[in-house]
Amino acid sequence: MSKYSQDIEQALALRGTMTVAELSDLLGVSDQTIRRVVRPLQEAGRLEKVHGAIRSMQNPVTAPFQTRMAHNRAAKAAVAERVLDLIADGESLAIDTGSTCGFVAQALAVRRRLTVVTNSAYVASTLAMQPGNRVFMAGTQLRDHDGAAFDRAAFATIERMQVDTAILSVSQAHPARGFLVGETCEADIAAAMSVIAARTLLAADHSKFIETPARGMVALAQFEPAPTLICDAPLPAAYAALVRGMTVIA
Amino acid sequence: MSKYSQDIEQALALRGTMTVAELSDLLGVSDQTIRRVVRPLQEAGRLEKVHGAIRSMQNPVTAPFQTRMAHNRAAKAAVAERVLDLIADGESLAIDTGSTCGFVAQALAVRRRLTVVTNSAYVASTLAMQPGNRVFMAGTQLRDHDGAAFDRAAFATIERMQVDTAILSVSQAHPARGFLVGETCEADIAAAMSVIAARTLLAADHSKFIETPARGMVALAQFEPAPTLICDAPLPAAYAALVRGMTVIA
DNA sequence: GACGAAATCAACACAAAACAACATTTTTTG
DNA sequence: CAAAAAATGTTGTTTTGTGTTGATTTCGTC
Repeated sequence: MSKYSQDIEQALALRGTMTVAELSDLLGVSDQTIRRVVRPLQEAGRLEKVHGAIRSMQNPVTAPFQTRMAHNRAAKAAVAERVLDLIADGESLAIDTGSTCGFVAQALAVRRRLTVVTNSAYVASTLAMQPGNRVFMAGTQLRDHDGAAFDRAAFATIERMQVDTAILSVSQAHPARGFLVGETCEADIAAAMSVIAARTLLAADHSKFIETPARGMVALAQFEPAPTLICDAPLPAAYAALVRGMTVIA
Repeated sequence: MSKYSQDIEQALALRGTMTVAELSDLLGVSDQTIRRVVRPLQEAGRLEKVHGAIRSMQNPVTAPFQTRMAHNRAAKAAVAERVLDLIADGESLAIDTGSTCGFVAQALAVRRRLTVVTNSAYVASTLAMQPGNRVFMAGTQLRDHDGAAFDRAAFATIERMQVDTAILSVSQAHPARGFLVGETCEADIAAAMSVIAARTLLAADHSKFIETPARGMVALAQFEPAPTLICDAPLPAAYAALVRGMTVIA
């Protein structure tokens, strides 16, 4: 059991088969190390090795949400810890869906007596387990890849409430277009949550600040008052204008 | 149990793996101290240690429920496997709360195109992750220890649907009083799910069939038609009368 | 069946991590 | 307030893991 074995299994479960060279490149170690790590895994029957390729024996489909949770984990965990610092025991929160918010929910397990409204079944399930929390699941029909609801009942539940803080995630940031998410309904939920909250936190790790042109994404509406942006690294200079007026924690 | 152990577990649950150096840096103590704190945690099976890394044993995606599902794990998993055999791809299901149903939900991850209605946020979250499933979360306000909903919206959602199979869990079985659960609201949800289902499965591992007098528990209503009882071991003779007319799989 | 390219394996040198023993500090307790 | 106990840091040693080099095997092609 090496420290790389989990990464290797993860990567293989995703792509089915990979070469030793691809893996050594991915993990930044030599091919020899990959072979040494792979041998015991092969002997344990967890993966299959042929000349030129390593094949996963596991069921090849890992759910997309879990995949996203595993991707860029360190950065998201860092953001989640910074968010945690801003939340006190007893606060009321609105939390949207998105993998970063999944980490935030985990980190919030150390807080007590939280009141939470969320449209993500994962966030709801995570926080409801904590005795003393009050959790409201907004929505009925769940989207299949991440267990989030965007139906009318979701909006109705959110709009009935009033919270201290909304914690929202973004899929990408664009210097000119602002903060973007993949679907219109996600932007609508974000807006609804922001409206009922006294303050809004935007959680975005540094990987969201790449400057590739965003295609087919939806911009979040302007927030009022200006939100607090939480990142795990300093922002590129190109975003200075975008975050003018916002509090930035990085 | 050192004062650092909680911090260490917390940090690891979030990140998955960390090195000793990272932890000593995070907590501001020497690497040797980290090792000393980690050793008992490792022996208790809470962490895994390999050369160069410490790994959290609790799969962070499913950690919270797993701790409460740890009790009688093997038996519940065995029941879940038997339930799985009775469910085909494409079926529609109503699943109630309860730790046995948590295992059933995990087992059902291998099925495809399921339509599921449940009042457990954990079950909803687990099954919604599977692409191709349609999942409905019944209810809004979640109970704090298990993330299950019993409000009016929960009943309304369930009653609007029609499913092939209801999968219900029981807390205890009593030769005379029948199948029991802890709260009236749990019995009500069970009844509502049974009504909308063409057949009803009762999942109960052998530990539910102890003959201690049940105090302050609520009996489930009679099911029509007779349910199928799924257990992981043959039933004690005292229950022969109770299960007369039922299909029993053990 | 021989050839070349790519992949694998084996052995060595080196670096990083883990460990053990001792010194030091902090906390507890009478 | 002092002695004892516990916890932490430091140092040096041992163990483990890693990269490099070069030999060997496998695979596709002619």
